[in-house]
Amino acid sequence: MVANAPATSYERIVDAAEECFARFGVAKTTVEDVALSAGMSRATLYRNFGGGRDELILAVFLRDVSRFFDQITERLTGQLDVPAAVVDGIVDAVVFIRHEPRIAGLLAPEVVGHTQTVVNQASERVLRLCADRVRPYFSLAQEAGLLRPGTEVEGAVEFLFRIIASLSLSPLTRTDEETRHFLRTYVLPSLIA
Amino acid sequence: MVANAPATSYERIVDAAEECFARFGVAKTTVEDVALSAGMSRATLYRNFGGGRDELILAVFLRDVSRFFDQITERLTGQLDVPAAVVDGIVDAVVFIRHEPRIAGLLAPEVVGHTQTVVNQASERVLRLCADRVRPYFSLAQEAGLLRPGTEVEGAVEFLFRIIASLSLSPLTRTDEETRHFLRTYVLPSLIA
DNA sequence: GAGACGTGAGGCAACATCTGTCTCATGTTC
DNA sequence: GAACATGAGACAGATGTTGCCTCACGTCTC
Repeated sequence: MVANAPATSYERIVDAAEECFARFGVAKTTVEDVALSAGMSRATLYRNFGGGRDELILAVFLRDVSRFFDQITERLTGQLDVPAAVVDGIVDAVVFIRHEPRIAGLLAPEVVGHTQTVVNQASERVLRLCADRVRPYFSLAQEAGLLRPGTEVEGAVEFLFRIIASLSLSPLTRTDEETRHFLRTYVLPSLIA
Repeated sequence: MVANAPATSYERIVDAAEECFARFGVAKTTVEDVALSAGMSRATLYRNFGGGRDELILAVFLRDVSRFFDQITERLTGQLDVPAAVVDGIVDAVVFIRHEPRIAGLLAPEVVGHTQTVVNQASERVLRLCADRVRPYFSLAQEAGLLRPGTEVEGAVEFLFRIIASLSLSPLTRTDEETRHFLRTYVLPSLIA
């Protein structure tokens, strides 16, 4: 990602970390676990993967987010109704997070304690990734005059990120339709012209 | 089991420990995890359950062994052919252990490191439990003159325990029939008249 | 109310584990 | 041989865990 190492080693390490997080949970996974699972020594892991444990957590998180964008991009291709696309995207994100306990674990503070800090401390990087993925579509909609004047990708992404995180972790379990109504009523007006 | 506490608390704690071992693995389970899972504080767990962590591991292990005896007792009821019953019992035990990774984890040294010591240090207690469960049937067979003179429950159980542990952990994967042949040829003669 | 009781919170010292970084010996690959 | 990647292992410092303790709080019974 950041030219951290040859792609092969890097991928292997992130795969191993993902596997360990799924098996032991983030809180119980040690760097040694990941190294063993990647078939290398701890020393080699640190050499090939600067940043250590926190970076490991973040890398898995970011890759999962990236996967979500691959998925949603495919699903929303051809959707010309921008408000509908936004609503669908948010609902999909919530469903995605709910179905991937790994991500939920990385977002929920009470579950893993310290870990929330890791993702929070790097929230700029998370947002940057999201903004980069959203930007092309955002620009198109903007040029078509579909967005409220003054909105920018970074701000819009942060806004949506907070909504999504809140909806994912909130104990208020609504039906998808109720969520959509909530989104159309309270979220869309800030974004759509 | 050893009048450690009122049965309700004791059971609840052992249940919680079993659940944690299944979820995190023995090595990654802390006393706090077990306490939380049992819905009590760590202090209360220690009060209701003398012996601490090691005793917790052992209790889960012993209860699993006990469950196996319940199962095998039911399965072998009415089996009058003693050699066949012994062979069936051993094969069942091996299958049982292979299907309950919890037990295998408690026996295999390389998997859990320290834990093996726990079960090993208390091997007399494990053997005593097994001997107590086997004794009635052993006595019947002995009175019927079916056993080799000089054999005793404790020794026989230890012998079988070692065979079972070895078969369970050994990388030599045989078919059940090959195992049976091995048992009939090399194990039964020491026990049966 | 007074006392007995079980509990959770939290302190505590001893110990174990984990992290991140080192160095060194041993292969591999040119 | 030289450059390189790797594993083993040492290391200090941080963090977590264990087993025990005391204390305050609530809930019973008398």
